[in-house]
Formats: sequence, structure tokens, C-alpha cells
Amino acid sequence: MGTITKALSLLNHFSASRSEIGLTEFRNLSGQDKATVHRHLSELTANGFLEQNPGTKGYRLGPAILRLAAVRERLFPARRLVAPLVEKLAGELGELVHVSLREGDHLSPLYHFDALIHGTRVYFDEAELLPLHATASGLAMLAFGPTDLLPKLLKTKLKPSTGHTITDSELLKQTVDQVRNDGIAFVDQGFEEHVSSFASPVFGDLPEAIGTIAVAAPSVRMTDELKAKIRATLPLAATEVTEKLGGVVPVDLRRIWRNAA
Amino acid sequence: MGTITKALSLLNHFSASRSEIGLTEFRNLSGQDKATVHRHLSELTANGFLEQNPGTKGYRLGPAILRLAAVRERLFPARRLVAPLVEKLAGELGELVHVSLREGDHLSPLYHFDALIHGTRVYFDEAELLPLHATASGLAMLAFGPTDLLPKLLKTKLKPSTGHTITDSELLKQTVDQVRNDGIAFVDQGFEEHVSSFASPVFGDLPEAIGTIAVAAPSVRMTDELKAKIRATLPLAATEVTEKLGGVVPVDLRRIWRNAA
DNA sequence: AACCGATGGTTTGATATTTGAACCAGTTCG
DNA sequence: CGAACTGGTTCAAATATCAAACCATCGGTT
Repeated sequence: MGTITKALSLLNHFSASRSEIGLTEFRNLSGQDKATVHRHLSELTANGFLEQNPGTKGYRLGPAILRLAAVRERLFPARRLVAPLVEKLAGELGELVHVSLREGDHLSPLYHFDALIHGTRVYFDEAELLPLHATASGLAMLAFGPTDLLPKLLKTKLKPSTGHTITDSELLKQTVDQVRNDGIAFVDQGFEEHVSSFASPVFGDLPEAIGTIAVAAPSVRMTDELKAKIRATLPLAATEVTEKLGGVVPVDLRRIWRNAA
Repeated sequence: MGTITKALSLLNHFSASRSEIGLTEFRNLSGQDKATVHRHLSELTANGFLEQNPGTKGYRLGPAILRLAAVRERLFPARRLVAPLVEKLAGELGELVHVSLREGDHLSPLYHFDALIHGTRVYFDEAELLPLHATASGLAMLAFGPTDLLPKLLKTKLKPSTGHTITDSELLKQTVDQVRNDGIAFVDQGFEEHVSSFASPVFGDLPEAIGTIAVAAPSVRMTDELKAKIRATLPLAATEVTEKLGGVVPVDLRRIWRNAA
């Protein structure tokens, strides 16, 4: 792992529930040497990617990130473009919908919305990277994303998130093949207990998925009726998101989706 | 310059007018070796801070930045908090107002708003880092920010942005002293030709400026009347922004502002 | 087709930086 | 006091960097 990757990985330890992290905590989370972590934190701070709370000495995400995010959204306003589509689908289904983009061998949440019409709801952390083998989104990405994604992933050990996570290489291959045939992925409690989700791929201008759109609901609410409704609407939403992002759905997948409808 | 700084500095070459940058262009902009730049770009891409356009091979800002920005805004919604104050002041004055936060030895734009009531207007690039010695915001930061900021800056060569930029150490020291007495900074065409601006510091919980609020207008519109109006309103706005961000204005500066009013 | 001048990307081996175990210093708590 | 935490710093050994040369590919020109 290169220096830059080590440093940037430190930033991934922030989450909705952990906004400020100290040196020792970073060392524990990253497993790196303390001196190294410290130099990395200093350098990230000097560049505005972190800022240090003068009182607690803890580190927080810094202003540089906001500045760069503003630039990206201005040039390629993906968040703004997909937001209405996500909200519309979430409203129709009454469940949590999220769009994520591939970030290396994970998926990075871009936008999510929950209609909040039910008492129980699925918790979704925008800061958390989604693993490819444990989530419906991940399976959709493995099936329709870059072809070297699955082989690379199979070289690593598949870490279970729950007792239901697929950790067997052969089973993962078969499941991905099935997703490729169906044009939609379904996972029950693979990432979080008691949560089921569906996902379909979203494309850029190449016939290679750049992200996914997914619906997640508590498993108890995932009835045959809701499943049918999701299967009927999700491919359409994926097509709309793809078009909003200036991409095209590959013809063979378009055919699969049409036949399913 | 450390590896991480070199890599992160690459990201600063993006701007509103330059959304996609190729390897050779990065090499020219950064002055670094091509092989090094390429390795850095690859590593940034692998971590989602950049993404590569498969067609042109150029690099763009990646999804990781959005993800982290969402986390930061959720934990410390500075942008959302200051936006209404910036817009209110911009409306009252009819000119461009911006709030920036310190990012190492520069200022990083956090939010800006232009009432757009005049035909000519000041161009403001959210992606661009503001130098401390050339802008009103910078002088306010030098006067009220960390005490080691000015000495450190004086050790480097002061690069002129226009013919009016202060590049003399002695003059800069005097000017900063004056800003410290006035509680407000004024610069005429120090950063952009034909643009004048005022700035006051904004504080966190320590008696040390963390950022600034500034008004910029075409020099021809900067009449005595407008100047008086800005001097009367900017300190109040700076106080409001400080309070929104959960900080306090140091008592001695509060006295200066009160006496001026 | 052959050529040119760009581009992105890779390799090599001497050189410089990063690394990590141990070390230092300040707090907090019994 | 001393133990157990913090955050932060030092100096041989591992790793990254640099410069220059190289390869492949693209789009236009002769």
C-alpha cells in the first residue's frame, strides 16, 4: 500500500457517528505505526483535508474537502441531477432509495432518501463505503461493472458483514452470473441484519456500470408484493438515472429489462 | 514537500474552467516528474479522489470527495449555517459577499453569493485558493489568525497577483498592523484588477480567526458611500457568522467594532 | 502508406524520503 | 508516587522518487 493510499484511508474512518478522531484512535483503526499516522495527519491538516480541534487535539474533516466538492458538483452535478429521481422512487415505494458510485473496490454513496412513512426504517450512513460482495448494489456492480472487478475481489478474503454474507468464491460467482441474467440484484441481510435490498446498475457513456441504484427495506416488510413493485420500477429508475448522468444502458441489458416488465 | 502534499496539491489544479486534466498537463502545472505524477494520479484514482475519463484519459475529481463533504457538512454544517447570512448581506449591499476558511497558508472559499443587481460583476472561483498577502480576507486573517502566520509568510517570496499586490515585507507588516487596529481590511486591486474588497475576521471558540467574511466590488463602484455602508455592516455580519459557527469574537476586537460604529 | 508530434504510460538504477521501534513529555487516576 | 493513558519526536533500514530513456497509440500531414 502506497503512502498516499495510507494517508487517504485515514479519512475513511470518519462516519456519522465518529466526527473527531485522535492520534491513538487513528492508530488503532488503521493499524499503522503511530509516527507514520502522525506525519500523515499533519500533512493532511496542512493541506486542509483535516483540521485539528485545538482543545481536544482531535482531528476533523477540513475545509479543502468542501471546496473540492463544490468544484465537482459544479462541473458534474451528479448529486443534484439524481436527487429528484431518488426522491420520486422513494416516494413511490415508501422505502429507502440510494444511488452509489464505484470508488475503487467499494461503492460510495452519492445520494439517498427515505420517504419515512414507516415506523421502522433502514439506517444509512453516507460516510460508509459499501463492500461489493455483501450488498445488492455491490452484486449489481460486479455483474455489470469493469470485468476485472470480480476476479480481483476473489483474490482477497471475503469478509462477512453478517451471518448471511456470501463468503464463498464459487457461490459469489454463481450469484453474480444470475444477477447478470436478471438485470437486478437481490440480497437478504447480506450487509445489515434484518435488511433486504434490490439494486440495478447505472451506466456512463461506456457499456460498463459506474454505479447503482438500490432500494432497501426491513426484511419483514419485503413482501412478495413489494418485491414485485420494486422489480417493476427499479430498472426504469436505473435507466432514468443513467440518462441524467449522460450515459446509455447497454442494449442487451435494456432487452433483459424490457422482457422482465 | 512530502509525498502526500504533492499528491493533494494535484487536486488544487482543478478549477471552474479546468474540469479535466491529463497527465502531461498535470506535469506542466505541478512541475513534478511525469512518472511520479502518474503514480500519484493512479493512487488518487484508486481511492476515489479522482476518476479517469475512459475516452480522453483525462482525470476528474472523484466521488470520494462528495462522500467526505457530505460527512463534514452533516457533522459541522458550516456552509448551510452561513449561507443565509451571506445572502442577506449580499442583498443589502448589492455586491458579492464570500466567507472563507483558513486552509494552511491560504484561504478556502466556503460559500459566496452575488446579488447580481449590477451589469458588471466580480468573478469568483470557488475552486481557487486565496493568497494571504494579496486579498482583504488574507490581511484580516494575518491580523487576527494564528500569530505565526505572518512570520512564516514573510520567510517566503510574496508573489504579486497584480501590479497593486503588496510584495514588500515591511509594508505588509504595517498594513497588517493597521488592519489589527481597524478590525477591518481593505484592499484595492491587490488580487484581481479593478476589484476592491473589504474583509473582517470570523472566529471559532479560540481567540484566533478561523476564517473571514468579505465584500468585493468593481473598484469603480466602490464609492465613499458604499465604503461607509460596508464598514457599518461587515463587523456585524462577521459577529453573526462567528456566532453561527459556535465561536466568540474576542473582547478587544468587539470593542474596536463597537467604537467604529 | 509512411511520417510527425503529440499524448498516456512504463522501466531502470542512483538518490532521497518514508518508515517504525523506541523514546520523550504531559495528564489523569488510584 | 507510579501506572496507564495521551500526543508527539528521533534515527538506521525499507521504500519512494527522480531523470532519462523507452513503448504504444492517436490524429493529422505529406
